[in-house]
Amino acid sequence: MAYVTIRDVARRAGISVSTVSRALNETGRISPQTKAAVERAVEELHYIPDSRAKAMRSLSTRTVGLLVPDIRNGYFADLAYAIQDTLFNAGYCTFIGTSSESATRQDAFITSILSQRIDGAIIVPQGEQSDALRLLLGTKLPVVFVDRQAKGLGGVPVVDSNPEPGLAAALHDIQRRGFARVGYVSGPVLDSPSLQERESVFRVIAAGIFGEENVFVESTSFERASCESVLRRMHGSGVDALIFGYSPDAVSAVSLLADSAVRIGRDISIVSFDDLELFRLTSPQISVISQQVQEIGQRGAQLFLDMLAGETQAASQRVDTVYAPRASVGKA
Amino acid sequence: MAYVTIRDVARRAGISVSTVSRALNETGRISPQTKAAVERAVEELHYIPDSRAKAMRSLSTRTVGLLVPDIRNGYFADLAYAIQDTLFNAGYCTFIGTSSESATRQDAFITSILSQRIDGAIIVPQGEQSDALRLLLGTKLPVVFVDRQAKGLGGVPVVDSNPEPGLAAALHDIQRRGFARVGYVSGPVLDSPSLQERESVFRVIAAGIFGEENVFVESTSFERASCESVLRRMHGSGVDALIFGYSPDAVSAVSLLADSAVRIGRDISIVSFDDLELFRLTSPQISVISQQVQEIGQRGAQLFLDMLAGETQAASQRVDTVYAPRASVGKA
DNA sequence: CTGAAAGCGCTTACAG
DNA sequence: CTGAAAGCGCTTACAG
Repeated sequence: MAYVTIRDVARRAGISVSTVSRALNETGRISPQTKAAVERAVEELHYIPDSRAKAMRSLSTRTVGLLVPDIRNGYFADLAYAIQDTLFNAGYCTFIGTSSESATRQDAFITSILSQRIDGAIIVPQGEQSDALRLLLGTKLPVVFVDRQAKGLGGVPVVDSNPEPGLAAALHDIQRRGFARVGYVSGPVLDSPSLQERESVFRVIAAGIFGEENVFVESTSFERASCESVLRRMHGSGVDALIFGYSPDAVSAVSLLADSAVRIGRDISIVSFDDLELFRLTSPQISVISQQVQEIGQRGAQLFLDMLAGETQAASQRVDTVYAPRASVGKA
Repeated sequence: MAYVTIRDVARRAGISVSTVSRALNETGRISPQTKAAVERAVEELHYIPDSRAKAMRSLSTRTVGLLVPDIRNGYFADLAYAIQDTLFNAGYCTFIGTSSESATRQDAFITSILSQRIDGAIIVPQGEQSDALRLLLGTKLPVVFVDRQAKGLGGVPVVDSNPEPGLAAALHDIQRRGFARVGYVSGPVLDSPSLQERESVFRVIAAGIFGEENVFVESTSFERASCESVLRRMHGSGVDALIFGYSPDAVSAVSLLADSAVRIGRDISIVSFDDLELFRLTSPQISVISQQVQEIGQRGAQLFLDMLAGETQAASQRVDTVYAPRASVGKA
């Protein structure tokens, strides 16, 4: 209400609107005095250009949409932070939305930002059957997927993490410490390509090292009880070194174990994906396979900016996972 | 690029642009056939109205700015989530920005969203000497502060938490368990009104219960080492029940103590502000004074929406803190 | 019930 | 170097 407009500035500076526009955007030549007058008027009036009006003529709104499943999850909070920060430093405002792992909410958010005429979007995709996502992709606006890809949407560049290096390092560490069998807890979310890839990469590497008969894989549902029974079954199979593909499961396991007689790092060895703060605060600290989420966020945002700038045909990137051994892995 | 416009819809439906606009906004009367034709055209063309163009005529852009210090902090992530969610359900898109506790970044973000012609903003304020904040307030747009107030900016409604009930309950619990002296670790951020209030409320209540001579207060700097020396000094003063006003300090303390011989809940009793997930996962679990951040977020957003709707002169609200006793508080 | 016209705050050819 | 005019995609009186 009562925003000051370019017309007010023009009036104050005693010149035309078009000249003010040119002075502000430093397009074309303007005399020093004019420029000075404009600057003074802008200063005095606290003029802030209306970027929406600007956008109507000149395309770019300098806004981008960012969709993550849930910022309350520390991993996505870190990711969102890195992206938002990179974008802001490049002069873009970011609309944030959360999908709560639901395609419906994803669609609602995408439709909203489309109506805001975003310059593009960075998305952690939810499933493949999303109308709005299709629509977004149809606009030819720059879009990049981060953290995971969406099946069937192959044309979109994605920045995600490569589970292989971290998993290999963890498994070799486990072997070196004398363990003969190894288990993998794969988490509940079965339609996440990233989670699926982790599991299959685990199977391949682990079988190579320990032999197929010494490799155990179990999945959990969302309840804590299911995590408990998985732990019990693993133990029953004589597995005392476990890798968690889905960090919330590891969190549950750590808290379950804290109340039991089983001591982590002695009776059972544990490695989890995701370098959560929490894993550095427990006693013993939990070994992790870090996805380097900040790196993923920055690279994703940078890739997006490159696409915006029209540079090259953007290519997907993978960030190597890194294994950080800590006291939660003991000796067999 | 190549967005479909209302003109395309009009052409397709074989009617005028103004009629399409009316049909879409359900303003004025339109014949059923016309309406049907419009709907069909919208469907076929995948028309999404340009809310910026819309905003140029009708004021509201249906966007709001949200500024928090850092979403990587679990507390602010929860807060941002609650706000974003409430706003989205009311049909608003939210621009998110992080200030990293810096007034400069706060100003940059506010200027950006102002240029996006937001309908208003919800802010966790940083200090009082912010030009852009002044400017924002000067526009008369609805603004609400959440989590804390800003000194000198009294006119803005704020939704924050009331430390009193939680602190009182915690202190009574500590007394009931036989402790004779109590300590308070106040955190490093001295210009946060909320933190200051916590400390002073603590002093008053604690002095009332234990007597002034049995009440100890220390502050920390950001380093871990400072937390360690505070713990040592407290111990030296014979204090074995501690309340942390700033949860990151409590996190440091928990991890420091995990590596020492001092056992939480036996040798030392601990209560921390903020109901972080982490505090439920340690062993023993840490007693907390919860700020009910989700409630703060929802109420803040609701208050904002009320202001937007022009209802009444909005009044500040306080959400009571709640004490959750857990095993980290033992017996004297 | 519907259409033509003006205007929101800008930018950008087009003249001068 | 500067100004008048058109137009970006909408909405909203104003006529009919």
